[in-house]
Amino acid sequence: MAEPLDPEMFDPVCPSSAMPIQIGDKWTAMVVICLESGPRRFTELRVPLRGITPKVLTQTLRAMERDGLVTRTAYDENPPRVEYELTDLGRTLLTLIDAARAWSRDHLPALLEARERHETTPRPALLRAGEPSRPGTAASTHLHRQ
Amino acid sequence: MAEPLDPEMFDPVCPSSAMPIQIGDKWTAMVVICLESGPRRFTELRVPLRGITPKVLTQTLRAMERDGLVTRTAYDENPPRVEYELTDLGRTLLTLIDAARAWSRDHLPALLEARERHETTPRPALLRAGEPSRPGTAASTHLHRQ
DNA sequence: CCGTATCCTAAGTGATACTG
DNA sequence: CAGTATCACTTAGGATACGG
Repeated sequence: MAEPLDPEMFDPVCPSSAMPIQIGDKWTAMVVICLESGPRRFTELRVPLRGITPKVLTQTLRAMERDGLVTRTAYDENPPRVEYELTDLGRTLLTLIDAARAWSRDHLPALLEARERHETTPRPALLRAGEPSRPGTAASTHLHRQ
Repeated sequence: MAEPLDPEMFDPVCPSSAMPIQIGDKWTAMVVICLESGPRRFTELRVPLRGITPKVLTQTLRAMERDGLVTRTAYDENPPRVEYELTDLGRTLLTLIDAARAWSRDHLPALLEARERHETTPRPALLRAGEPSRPGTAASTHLHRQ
């Protein structure tokens, strides 16, 4: 059918050769989207990220700052004011995130439908060799006999 | 500067409105890439995914099957043979993954450089109001005085 | 306002051994 | 070959309270 797979296809040190890890966590992509329209303050970011605790938001922003995705600017005022802004590097993530959102818009319904179909199906005949193969079902697991 | 952020910007139930979660885990994207060239057997997949344990590969494939991304076909032979193949839905992930890999190729070096610069910097003057602002450093945190 | 400090849970991942 | 069964471990994430 095809050649054998390359054993060194993926970098064992950095699997992000397949997907950049720094946007793989729960919040980073959403923070990038929130900063698309300009610099935002800490509390301002907490509004759309409903439920995020200050600790987790701080963690996320610190990691993004470390990776050169955002800058942090503290104004010496009272009460204090801090603004976060996308760097040029951080802004390059926007096209990638847009692509992901487009995928979700176009294909997530099909995925969720498949998931629901899978849950409602009692059992999809998982390699149980004594049973008939029931080729008419919508199960994603198939049995082939020689 | 900009309008206030929409508090309902993200779906609290499904944050994948920002990034589809099913490719956010460690292995799914790599499995999709491995299956791009055609159906593969369980052991065949373990080769490029160096270090993956059978338990984790099974978990990953079961979840992908549940979500309609792959099909599982068991042949009633001895020794047993099972093949996994991308569905049409799973194949749509390829363009998204390619975009992510292109981003990594183009921008990951800059990110890693920023990270290293951040580690070698002793301390980036974090809002410590008594100290001078040192505007010449490459730190991503800035201090502004009125 | 913008965080830190603790404590905690749940999930993802991994090592090892065993089975149809 | 293609898994399952345990056990252990790490970390992201969250709850709550407090501090400059």
